[in-house]
Amino acid sequence: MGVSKSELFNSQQNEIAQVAKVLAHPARVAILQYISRQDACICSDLVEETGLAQATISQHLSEIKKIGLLKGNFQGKNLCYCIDKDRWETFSTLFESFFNRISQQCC
Amino acid sequence: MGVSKSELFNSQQNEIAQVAKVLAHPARVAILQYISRQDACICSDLVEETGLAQATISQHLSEIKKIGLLKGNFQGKNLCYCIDKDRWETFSTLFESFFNRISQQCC
DNA sequence: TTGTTATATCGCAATATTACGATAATAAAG
DNA sequence: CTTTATTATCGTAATATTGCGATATAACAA
Repeated sequence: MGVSKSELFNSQQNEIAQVAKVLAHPARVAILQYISRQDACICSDLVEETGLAQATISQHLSEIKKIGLLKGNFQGKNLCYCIDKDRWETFSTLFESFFNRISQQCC
Repeated sequence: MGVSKSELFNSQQNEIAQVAKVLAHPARVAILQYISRQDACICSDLVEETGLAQATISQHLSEIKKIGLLKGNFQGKNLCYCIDKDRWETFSTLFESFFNRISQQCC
């Protein structure tokens, strides 16, 4: 075995888990913070910034992209990413209500 | 290879990642929600509620415990868990400021 | 003590993640 | 077209996670 049984849970629970999975690696947290500071992202900057290999950064970026958090545009010869603000707000609200609901109901 | 290079990142980034990792499975999201609704948790209830085996639930509970989110007390012959509210608020604030800071700086 | 019930841990198999070198693809520059 | 720079993908090795049956542990009941 070893396959997550996601079909046992509702879609909100699965969505929280899916977003959390992306945030569950410090490199991806750092990448998101860096992109938001720069209002853009050049992959080679991230390589320098983090000390990870270029291939690794690229993989992390594609994990973040998978859940729709990145918008990419070309700027000169570098691929320029920026955070999809709508999507970010959606997830922010999702987590906020998750955290708050449990706080309210809690012992 | 295959070991996360957490030493490359700061402690806040690692803490966010660590908490996110716990939330990165729908079973654990469901368990937290269930415990907060019941203001207690009986492991066998979770087995029924989720459809996972008892051993699996117990493992998920110990992941949640690891980051200090559960307080356990004996109540009759059942182990009764409840969420550590202080710790929950700490993490809630951590995520809230992470989400908000990026929103503000974002494109 | 013995039996019952609830939870934790062990051991294992299946799968997923992480990291990186090598290499391919893409686009600007000459 | 060729070169150069940047990013993506492939292949692979190391490690981590997930799930469950089997078994151990703990507490109450009789």
